Amino acid sequence: MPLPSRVADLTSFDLLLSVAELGSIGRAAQAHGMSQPSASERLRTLEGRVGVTLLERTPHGARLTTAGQLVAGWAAQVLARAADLDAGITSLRADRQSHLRIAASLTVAEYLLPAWLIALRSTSPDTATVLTAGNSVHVAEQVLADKADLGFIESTDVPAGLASRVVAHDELVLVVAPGHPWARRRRVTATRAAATPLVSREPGSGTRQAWEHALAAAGITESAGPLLEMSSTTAIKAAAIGGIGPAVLSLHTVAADVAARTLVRVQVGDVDLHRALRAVWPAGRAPRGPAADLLAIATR
Amino acid sequence: MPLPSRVADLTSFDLLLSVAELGSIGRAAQAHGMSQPSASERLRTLEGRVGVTLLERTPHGARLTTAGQLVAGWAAQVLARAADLDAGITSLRADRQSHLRIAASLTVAEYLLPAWLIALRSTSPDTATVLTAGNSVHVAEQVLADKADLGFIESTDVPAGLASRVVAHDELVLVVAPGHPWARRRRVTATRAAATPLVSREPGSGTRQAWEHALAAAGITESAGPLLEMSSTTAIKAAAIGGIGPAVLSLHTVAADVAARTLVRVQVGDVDLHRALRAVWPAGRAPRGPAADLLAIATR
DNA sequence: ATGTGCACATAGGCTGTCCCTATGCCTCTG
DNA sequence: CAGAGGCATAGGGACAGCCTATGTGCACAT
Repeated sequence: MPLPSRVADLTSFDLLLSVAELGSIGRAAQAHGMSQPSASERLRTLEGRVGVTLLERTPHGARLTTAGQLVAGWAAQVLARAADLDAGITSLRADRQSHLRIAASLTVAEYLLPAWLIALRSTSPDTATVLTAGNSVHVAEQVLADKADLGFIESTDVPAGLASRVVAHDELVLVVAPGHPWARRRRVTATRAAATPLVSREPGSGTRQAWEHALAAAGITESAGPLLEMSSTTAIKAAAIGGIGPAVLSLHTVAADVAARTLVRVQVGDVDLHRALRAVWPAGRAPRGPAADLLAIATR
Repeated sequence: MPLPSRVADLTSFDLLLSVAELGSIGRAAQAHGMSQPSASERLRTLEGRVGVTLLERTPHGARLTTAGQLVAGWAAQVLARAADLDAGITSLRADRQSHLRIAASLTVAEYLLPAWLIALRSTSPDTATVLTAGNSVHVAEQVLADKADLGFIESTDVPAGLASRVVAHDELVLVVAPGHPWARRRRVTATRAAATPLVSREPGSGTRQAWEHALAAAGITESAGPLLEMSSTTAIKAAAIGGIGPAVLSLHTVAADVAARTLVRVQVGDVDLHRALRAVWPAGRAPRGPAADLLAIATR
């Protein structure tokens, strides 16, 4: 999907949410550090783009119409994910002193960490965090070398010298475009899946290793080479959606596409594609301070 | 939260995703209908805002760095919700001929319909839809009067003259700010909850009716008046987060806040707060055409 | 009744952002 | 060695967005 369109500017939607909260355009403007006329005009043009009246304006304030409540609800979802993105970005910048250094695999960092970071900020607002992403081996090295206070990995084995706790689970899924022959049957044998060239990540990646590992555990040693190797999950998804071929990806990655029917999930018979996501720290040295807080948040 | 900040402009992130998919800044620019220098500059300023190098530029194209993959992953989540918002907005505008008229309660319209609409678009792209939101009684009227082809309601009883199918479930939850006394125990008796003034919707709302209905079903007839009545879910959430008092809301509404620890869920003993969400249509007249497609999508 | 306060709308002017065309530099390939 | 493909830089122009000042309407208090 190359282009979204009228939803690109989140500021106006955020302003709409503030109006809903505060009950008046003027107060919402104040909360956003802008003048009342600016807010008024912004909301007016927003209504123009949406094509529906969102606010009921009275001399005593402004309230959402029914359509406005719908739009506000949808916008709140977008803004919540934007807050995740912002939290993630904050933890990526290394420009301030770090009190909490996190090393995480891509899957954990993408799907779980942002919410944890927001939760951590609500318990201890002043904790600056630095996030480093890498594969599981890299994470283990960082933790062992005391370059990270807490690590998150997705390997089945816990590297030597580390203690761990399972914090979540992940699952690899095989997906195809809706037009693909496998999309109708929704099931293939492991042997057949292994014999079919896939769109896949590069050899070193955790996802690819996990796939090969799972096939090996099911007794399948022969497997076809990749149909196409790409370095980013996004590119692989786009290739699969475009019908280039089947792909294996993390369930989290494709959940939205499966729900929207742009990709179809295909069961792979008799192969265990689950894997645990674990927090790790140096054996015998339990996390303290903010690292302990984060661990508590991650384990619910 | 009045202000998000550096994530307000989704265009740049969308552009980043396109670079990941297409492997080059120039092609991404083309996909977005802009010139290559514009895209180049946009991405450069994006990197400036993020504070981290996101792209590895080579004379053969551009690839995401590790940090870039993380940011792209988070951004994809935001854009997926933005696509939901856009789909919802499209269905709200009544400016084109409608082939499929939907009437839905707010809860269904907010949390389930956008994904269904996107799925519907992938199966039958040319179906124009019109969405009307209202309470369950209103939805029933629309369907019975043949002003809507398909309705979605959240009441426990199916109105006379309508056939129905359960498509999902909802749950009311009691939430308080983390500093509230109930936040520690995480459980209150139904009697106590009923005796406590709550931040709540206006009397006619489905959520408020469902709450009172559930208390009555548990044998509790006495209940305190509301602490504060507000017309929008957003305002109620803000009041609860601000510590004004406990609030009762749909689980979907507060899931993100509970995950982020800005609100704490409190169990209410011995009260059944579940309710089914149902698709409805005129009895004896099964949905056909796009309405049947949508029903199939909604029921998985 | 009438004045005052609060809220939203309109007008006019300015600043800044964003985009486009043209051009240059680099690397790989034939 | 030349050409193609890719990204960066320079300069100029258009439009969007914001601010201050002012106008209008309603409710409540005096």
